[in-house]
Amino acid sequence: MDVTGHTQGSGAPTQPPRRRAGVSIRDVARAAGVSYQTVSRVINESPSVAPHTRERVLAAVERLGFRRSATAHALAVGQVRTVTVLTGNTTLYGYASTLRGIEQAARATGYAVGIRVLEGESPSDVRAAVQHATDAGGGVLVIAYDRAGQAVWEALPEGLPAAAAVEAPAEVADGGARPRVWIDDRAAAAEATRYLLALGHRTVHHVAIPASVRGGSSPRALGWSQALREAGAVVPGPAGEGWDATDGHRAGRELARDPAVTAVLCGNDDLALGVVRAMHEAGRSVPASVSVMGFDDAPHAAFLTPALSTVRLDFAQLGRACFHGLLTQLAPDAPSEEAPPLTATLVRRESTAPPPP
Amino acid sequence: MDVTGHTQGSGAPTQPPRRRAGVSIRDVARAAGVSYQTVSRVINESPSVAPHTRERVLAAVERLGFRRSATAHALAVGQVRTVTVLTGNTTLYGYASTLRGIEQAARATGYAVGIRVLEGESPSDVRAAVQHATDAGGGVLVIAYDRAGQAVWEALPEGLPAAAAVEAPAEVADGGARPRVWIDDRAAAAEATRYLLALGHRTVHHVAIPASVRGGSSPRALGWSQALREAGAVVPGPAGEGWDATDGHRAGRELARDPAVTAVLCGNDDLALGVVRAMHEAGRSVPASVSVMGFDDAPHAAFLTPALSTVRLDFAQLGRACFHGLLTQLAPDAPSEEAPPLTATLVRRESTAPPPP
DNA sequence: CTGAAAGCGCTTACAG
DNA sequence: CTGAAAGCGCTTACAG
Repeated sequence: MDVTGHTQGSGAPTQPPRRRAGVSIRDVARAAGVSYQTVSRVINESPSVAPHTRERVLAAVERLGFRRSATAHALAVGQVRTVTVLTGNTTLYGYASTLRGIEQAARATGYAVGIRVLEGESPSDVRAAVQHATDAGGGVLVIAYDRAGQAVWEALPEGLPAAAAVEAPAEVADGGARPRVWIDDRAAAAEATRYLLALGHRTVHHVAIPASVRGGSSPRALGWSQALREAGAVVPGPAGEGWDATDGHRAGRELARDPAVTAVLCGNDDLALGVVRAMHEAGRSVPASVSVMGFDDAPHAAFLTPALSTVRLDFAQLGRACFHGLLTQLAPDAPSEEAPPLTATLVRRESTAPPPP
Repeated sequence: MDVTGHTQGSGAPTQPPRRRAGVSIRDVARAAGVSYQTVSRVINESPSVAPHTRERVLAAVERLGFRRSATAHALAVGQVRTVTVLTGNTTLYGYASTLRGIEQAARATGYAVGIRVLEGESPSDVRAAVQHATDAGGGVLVIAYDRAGQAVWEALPEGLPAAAAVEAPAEVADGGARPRVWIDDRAAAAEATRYLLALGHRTVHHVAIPASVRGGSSPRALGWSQALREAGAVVPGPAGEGWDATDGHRAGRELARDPAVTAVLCGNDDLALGVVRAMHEAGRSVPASVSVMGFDDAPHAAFLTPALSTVRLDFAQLGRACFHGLLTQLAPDAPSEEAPPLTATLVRRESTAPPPP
């Protein structure tokens, strides 16, 4: 079947208006019988305007449907109420949820949000992204869960208001000039690993998400190996890495071959989905023969069969916190939100169980 | 387990620069020994500039690191190279993919993209969204897959350059003033229904996504019932509706009770996920006892067990087409893309089979 | 409390 | 080919 779609309209292209049809501050002034400066005062809620005058102006504003030009305002004050988010991805669960949190917080605060996805991590890609963000004029938010994000975060020019959602704090303190927010993935992964160990598994294998620093390991992988070491269990070699179910499936195929593998902790739920599928194809049942655990608690995790045990992360909250980190720079006197703690919660469902006898 | 997260930085809030630190057109002019108008010509690639002059200016631009202020430019020309997308959701597969397509196309064309999610469909919500979009200054793109989207699409003021990705063309021709793009969901759903019927099912049940028009049916539901009618099969009553797995699960629980139900076509893959899960819980195996089919072919569909039969829709392409529909209004002389056809493809996997004997 | 002036950084006719 | 002037729509001191 191949059903084709459609495009309609644009028959008579609406004339691209050279000038905004809008009514300006001067039109309002004329209508209200005052100078346009007074109009400016009124719309900026200056206290020094006679009540009577204010009302006349407001009435004119209403009647004429005046809307202040955001760009003229921005040019005059030298700042725009905009944040632009730089991210390597918009559809993976963690990224999409963080973005959602940012957008929510921004909207609630009256900020517009721009979005730009990163093409890669090459110097020219990074330069283009930084330039775009700078051009936009407002603050910058980077979702730095991967190398591309990390690269632009580091390349941001000094003085540019910015904040980031990161995988983990940099190993080396970087002066802490700019706000960064994160969830303690590492501790969460260690906890998940301990949970699996407590179930009776001799060790736990790990399919990782790529690290955001070249040559490093993801904090989740770090927490996993650390927990293993602390428990005196052997730390298996890497079992593949990636972001999506296809990557998980590939890793799972390898893992399925080794009967010694009885538990695998995945760097995210999509990876886990692929691993579970591979196990199924190899005739190894989950959790009877192998336990598989995810990370993130994406919306579908609870509905899989077996329902996926995982670690729930509140990315939307992380996104909101990130926005507020930026807001303190953009508007130092804005009421700063009391940030709720960013928590990670172990969710036990059906995909994990004691190892086969 | 409750691992808390962190916020760091912002110790010494970088002084919010009242004025852009940047170098202006006049700085460049001074450095190059020309008037600033000439600089303007050079950066706008005006043909009437002496080669020698151009080079001097370009050198100064380079040396000083000049970047033209987007907002000043916008104010002067009365237009910004920005599109803002209005959408009711950013995380559901269809929406997120459409958004991705839009962003890609916009980035490739040098347009910035703003995003604003719709709070609801009440008059005040609609007004706020429209106002925001208007304020932004550029063109508007609405993802009108739901009622909120449809409502703002209809509320857009005349003269505002806009385009939409819709579920289906309006029943009534609306003059076709503005470009709209869509995939023929209805035909695709009919095809899927016929496929199920051809497998031997006496009829097919349907768990729908909400219609984008009040009191109407989604095109997918329309295609389904039409195919049933044409085949002379009975058209079952509604089996619930919604967007996500939770909704699908609820509908699936009802459906599972009725032994006459042997095939269910879902309005999207998340719904199907929930239905499959409900069937599993009720002890009805898929596809031996019931066939269930999704819609969209989201990334996880292929990795479920059983792998989900579905209809693949190219939302990213739809998003790109939508952007180009807007572009023809924003920049009438831009090279208009040859739009590849928007196709829907039936994907047969493991969740569908002939009915039990 | 309110007006007149200057400026934000750029573009667009208009002269020359 | 290049400069001087005016303007985009608003804000910000400065007078009064």
